[in-house]
Amino acid sequence: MKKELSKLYDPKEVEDKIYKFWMDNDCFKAHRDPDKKPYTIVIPPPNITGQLHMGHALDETLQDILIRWKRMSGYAALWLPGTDHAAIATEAKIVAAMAEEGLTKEGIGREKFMERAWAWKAKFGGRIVEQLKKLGCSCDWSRERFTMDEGCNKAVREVFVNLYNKGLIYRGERIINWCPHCKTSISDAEVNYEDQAGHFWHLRYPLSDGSGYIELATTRPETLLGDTAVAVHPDDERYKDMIGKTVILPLVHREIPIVADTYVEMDFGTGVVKITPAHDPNDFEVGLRHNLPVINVMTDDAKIVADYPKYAGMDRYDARKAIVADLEAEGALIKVEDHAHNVGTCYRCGTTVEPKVSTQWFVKMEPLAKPAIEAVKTGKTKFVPERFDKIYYHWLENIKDWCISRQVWWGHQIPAFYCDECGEMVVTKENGAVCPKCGKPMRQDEDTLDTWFSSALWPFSTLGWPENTEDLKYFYPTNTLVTGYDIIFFWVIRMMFSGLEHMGEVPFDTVLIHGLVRDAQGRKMSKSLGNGVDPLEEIEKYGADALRFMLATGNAPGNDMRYIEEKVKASRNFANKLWNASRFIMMNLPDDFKLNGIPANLNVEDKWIISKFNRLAKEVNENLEAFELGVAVAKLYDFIWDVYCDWYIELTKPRIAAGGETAETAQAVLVWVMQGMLKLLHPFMPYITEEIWSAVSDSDVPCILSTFPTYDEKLDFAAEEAQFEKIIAAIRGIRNRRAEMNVPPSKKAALHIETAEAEIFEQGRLFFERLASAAEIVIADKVDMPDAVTVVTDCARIFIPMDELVDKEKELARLNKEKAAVQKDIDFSQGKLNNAGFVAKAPAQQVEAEKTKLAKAQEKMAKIEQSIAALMK
RNA sequence: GGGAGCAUAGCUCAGCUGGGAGAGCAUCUGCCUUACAAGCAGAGGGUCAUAGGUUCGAGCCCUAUUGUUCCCACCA
Repeated sequence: MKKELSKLYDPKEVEDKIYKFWMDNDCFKAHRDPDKKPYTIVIPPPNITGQLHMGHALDETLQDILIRWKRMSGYAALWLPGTDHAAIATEAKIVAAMAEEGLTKEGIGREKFMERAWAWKAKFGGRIVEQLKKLGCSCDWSRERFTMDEGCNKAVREVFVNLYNKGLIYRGERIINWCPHCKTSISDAEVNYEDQAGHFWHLRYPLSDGSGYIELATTRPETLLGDTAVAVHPDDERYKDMIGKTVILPLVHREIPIVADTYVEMDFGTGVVKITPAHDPNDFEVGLRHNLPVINVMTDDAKIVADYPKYAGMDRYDARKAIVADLEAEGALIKVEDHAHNVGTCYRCGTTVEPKVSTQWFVKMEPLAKPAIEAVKTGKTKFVPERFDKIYYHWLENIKDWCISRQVWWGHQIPAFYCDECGEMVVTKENGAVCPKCGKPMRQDEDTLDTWFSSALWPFSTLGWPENTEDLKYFYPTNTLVTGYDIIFFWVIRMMFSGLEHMGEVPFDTVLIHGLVRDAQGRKMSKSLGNGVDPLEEIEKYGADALRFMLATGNAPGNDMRYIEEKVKASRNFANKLWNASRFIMMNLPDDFKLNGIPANLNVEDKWIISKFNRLAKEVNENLEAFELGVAVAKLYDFIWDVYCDWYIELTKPRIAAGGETAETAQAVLVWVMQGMLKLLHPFMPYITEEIWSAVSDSDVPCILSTFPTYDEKLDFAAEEAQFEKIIAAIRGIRNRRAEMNVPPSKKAALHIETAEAEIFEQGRLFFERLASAAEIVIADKVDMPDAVTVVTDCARIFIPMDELVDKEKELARLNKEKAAVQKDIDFSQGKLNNAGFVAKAPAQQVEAEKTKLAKAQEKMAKIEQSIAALMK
């Protein structure tokens, strides 16, 4: 077991080797074991175009912690991985790459384009998977899926046809969000609104009867070309007489009516709104109510259509300038004001979206939303933290129909077929449909589906649905979905209603929401700011374990966190600490060492650490159960560093040096606790724990498949814990005194311990020598050394004769200071116990604890007073 | 306009069902003590944003206020 190990842990030497070991031994593979309970996480599939960023690193780390913990806790744990085809984003990249070759997608045609797209996928789709592996993700790669693979395509068509047949998918002409840059429709969720500085143009529309004009204001004068009415509020006294009259549209000189509609707010602007049904969602609604014609004035790339020769082909913003100039020339422009307004932009490319009337496919949302709301209300699925259910409800309760058709080629083509002969339409799962009326081959809809349409099916399509596979039966519903709060609308909601609709069950019982990883200044990491931190670079520098540990530490569910390199360094240092602890153990273990459980003849300090470890195991499980990963990881850090390394290892040194039985016991306990710590820490730091495990365990079972420690009543040694804490308190007191007096550890001094609990302090002899620089140790029930430095604890007075260092005045002052501090404690406890309300209403346990505290403080006070009296003599 | 989060040590953040405020980093002091200087032993540093309230007891629960961040929403 002995080997030479470097003083510094080198993740690079370990990580790839360990990952390969896990893969070679099939450690990630989930087996449907009827004797086990399933625990399933489906990965939020990263885009094939993407590179691993910090957001992924956080998301995957949390999932890997959970899945490793459950796997070690005896569950059939499946973490199902895969990637997303990211329709618009991927298509944009492919188009851009083709442009460099001077090609366009229209130029090469759909078939050739798809070939290129699949080639692209083959080339880059694997990149992100390799990056996930670097992080240490224990995904079941044998079950890896892709949102556009055959199975997913089957599921998509099944769902489309089902919903269509139920009337929940329909095709129709609506006003939708159009991105003139991506040249496709996008859904409401894909529009980002941002405040932009704009203008308010006040215009004059003359009444056709020559009786004057009506004044209105607009932020988009160029849409005037498509105005088909002017609206006022029905109750507005100013315009009551004008309702029903007509005005002459400036520039176009078309006659359009003045209509009354409650949509108009009397107090805003002039109380008059120009109505352009083709280019504004509200105007579209008004148009429907008043039967107004819809006049489209823009092309797919937001240029003015040919119907207006003067502006035809002009970009919408150029047209705005030209039209404003012409309005001014015609005397229709009254004034221009500055005006900040909210503009919708494409989430992908940032281009201002153009509301546009267009024939698209929609999912009827209301009937689907209801059960999804119900499922969270009844607790079938819960959000962690809970507050996110409000966002969920709000979105679903105000949901509009979901526009699912996209005018891109990379995606699931809509399974609708048209007959060019008779106009018949058929929606079917089958390819190559033939017209049921005229028997002619039909043409498939050119459009593809929103990426999120296939992602919505991910929790069951990946398990084999629509086939009723063994995996589906065993692993569905999944358990925990881990994602950022920014994805709730896009994905969580859609998985919820899809799972309920097609499987009849919620897709997961818990949604664990995390925040964003921001930069050190708290800014969002973004390409444009160039402030993104590359997780792979950080792994290269500090190791995957350090990065993971940092992401899990100090991060509460749902809260954003900052990426601060110092924090990763601290985690790296922690890994190194653990590494050196294991080095210490191995350097001191006999070659033929074999652990046979916990030895029988334990010292008080052995019971102390075992008992503390036992409680740690209990708490870590409780914290993980409650998704308090940050709390769990902090407790592990404290135990490993402070309890195990700083105390217990130091305590074993004199015992190992002494040899014999005490050394053997110490060695066994060292190894036993180390193994337990490695198991508890493994979900957070998988690589280093596995590496050390291979050295300190002679088990055939790797750490990843070992059993996660849980609370064991037999290992609860409360009495010994309390006893040993007394020794620790004494050692701390002595160290304190020496530090205050700047006595170096090399200068040893005698200790005279006055205590009524000699048997406890007897057990600490070795430790006082080693950890408190003691020369000789005298334990007695009475010590009289007025010239010594004194350390007082609640159960002992410790005298350190250091004549040349003792200054009676200082000593007295110090004791008086300490006296005051203890008096404060006594007052506090007495105050509490004298409070009738506290004694009557506080839990008995609490009152008891307070009494014990008071007694201890009083004992300590007595000892301090005794020492002061002796000094005063 | 509606909703939510955050405000705790110089900095970054924890604080689980209310029981005398914690960590890491930074600062100061002393140590190369044979696992680790990426370390060890100590120290200083907080009116838990403000004002009320509930309670025997509030960083935590309630109300209001201030600052700040975010989400949603059709004001032309």
